[in-house]
Amino acid sequence: MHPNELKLYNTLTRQKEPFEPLTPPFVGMYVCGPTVYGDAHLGHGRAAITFDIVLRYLTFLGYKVRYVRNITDVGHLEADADDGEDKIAKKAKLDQLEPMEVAQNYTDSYHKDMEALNTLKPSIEPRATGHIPEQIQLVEDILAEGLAYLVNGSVYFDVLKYNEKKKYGRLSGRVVEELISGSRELDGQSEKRNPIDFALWKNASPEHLMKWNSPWGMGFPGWHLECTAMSSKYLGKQFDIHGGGMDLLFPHHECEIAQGNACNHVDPAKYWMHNNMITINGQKMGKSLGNFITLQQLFNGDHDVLEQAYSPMTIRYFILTAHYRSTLDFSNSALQAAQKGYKKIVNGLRIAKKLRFSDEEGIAVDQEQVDFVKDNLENAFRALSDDFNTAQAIGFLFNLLKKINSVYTGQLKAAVFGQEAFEKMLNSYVSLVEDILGLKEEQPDNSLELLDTLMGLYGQAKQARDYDKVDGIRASLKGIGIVVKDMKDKIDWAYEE
RNA sequence: GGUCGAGUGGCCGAGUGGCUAGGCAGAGGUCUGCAAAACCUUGUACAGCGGUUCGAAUCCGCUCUCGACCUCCA
Repeated sequence: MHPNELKLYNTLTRQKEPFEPLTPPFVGMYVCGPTVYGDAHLGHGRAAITFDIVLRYLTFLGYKVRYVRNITDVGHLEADADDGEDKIAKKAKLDQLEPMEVAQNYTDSYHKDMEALNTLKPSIEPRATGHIPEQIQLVEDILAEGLAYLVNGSVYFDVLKYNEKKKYGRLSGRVVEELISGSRELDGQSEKRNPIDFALWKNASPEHLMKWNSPWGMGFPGWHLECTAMSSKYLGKQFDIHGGGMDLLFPHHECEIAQGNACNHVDPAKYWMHNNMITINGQKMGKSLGNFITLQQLFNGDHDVLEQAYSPMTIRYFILTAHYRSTLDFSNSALQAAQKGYKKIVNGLRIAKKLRFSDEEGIAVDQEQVDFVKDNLENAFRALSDDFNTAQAIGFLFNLLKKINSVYTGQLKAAVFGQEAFEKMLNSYVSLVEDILGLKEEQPDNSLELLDTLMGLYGQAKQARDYDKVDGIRASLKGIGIVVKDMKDKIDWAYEE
């Protein structure tokens, strides 16, 4: 276990708390996954990357993490109660497709995008449609507790009754009375006893495509139920971390807490973590606003607001340069800056992997340099342990990178660090960048052998002072995105920024 | 309207009672056949007005501006 004590911000208590798993070294983490009726956008990327960092860092610290992220393939209810149509079914009709085919399509593309972003796969990725019996059982349990009621084949959670026993609204900081007075009830045709009650099971109309038989007739589960069903099935009635986007805080997560308490008599999760939104021109990027950019569009530059394509690793780096609880504003200039920063980090990765310590006569270890390495490494880990502050950690990483580059170009001798500190710096740099931040080299299809040959020719030409040839090779390499680096006593290449 | 949050230098973005964040862009320099890369130097930043304090960008109050949730949403 790493000496730094991990602290994380718990939305439930609104403060940073020391992380103490319920049953160490095991950690159960549930994160709300995508609703697969559309392409994944930048926001999905942020959520996945945020909790990918949590997973990676917890793993690095020695925890055994079971990471469950669901696929919502049932689709959620439409907003209006008079139109209880399932989104997946609606889209399917438009496309003249089988709902499960739509879900499969978007599940596949989601997986593709997540892989491109280098997020690790969840331990379990359950689907809502695969857990209908579990959800029905939950409804029965809540009914048996007397905290739900049946109307016309639909079952609703009785928030007021629940609130008598256990406060509803603890997570989102809402008060039931205010919720009721503040809720806009539509023309009184609701069958709910109270506007703030939410559906556990919805009666399906005949034309509704996705529906299942239940003790209450043909219908489909309410949209908060699947997470309760699947998290408790795979992680237990109470587990360590529940994650998701801030937009899910209310009502989704609030309802999960109510459902969990109603049937299991315990808060489902000890720590609730929420990543903030991505904004575009200062406004939230989201479905309802229609202003979102899909990950595929980012990767190939195919969108009006995009001046260019941005690679998956650029996106990942961009997301990591902000703290996960801050909003992050999208802009071309920000992405372009991220692209350069990423290249710098990843070129450093190559260098750190091949640099070797070499002692030199007459060069003493400089304690100041040794301390510099130690301090920056400690600070980087401290930042990560402080509620996963990747932005700050990256700052310290750049400080170390300067030293690594200096040694590499011969501007600084490795000997001043002493072998131990030097190798620790290199190893830790690689581990931080690759294992914890999950940043890796792109352009895997470059033929390295050809590159070596060309670099050999380049070196020869340079030695012969045949500068026309030198410039020629340099130009042709630039054509394939490779920049030649001439240094005092060697030559090398790097990916163009 | 209710609840919550945010305003940091040209841009992005950490931080948070006294100690250089960092990246990108700009300027100057070292190196170099020339470049590039790398490195070094370089920024009167913390929305406004009050208050607390030896000291505030950081705490408190007010004002302004912006956003999120309350409805599907990462």
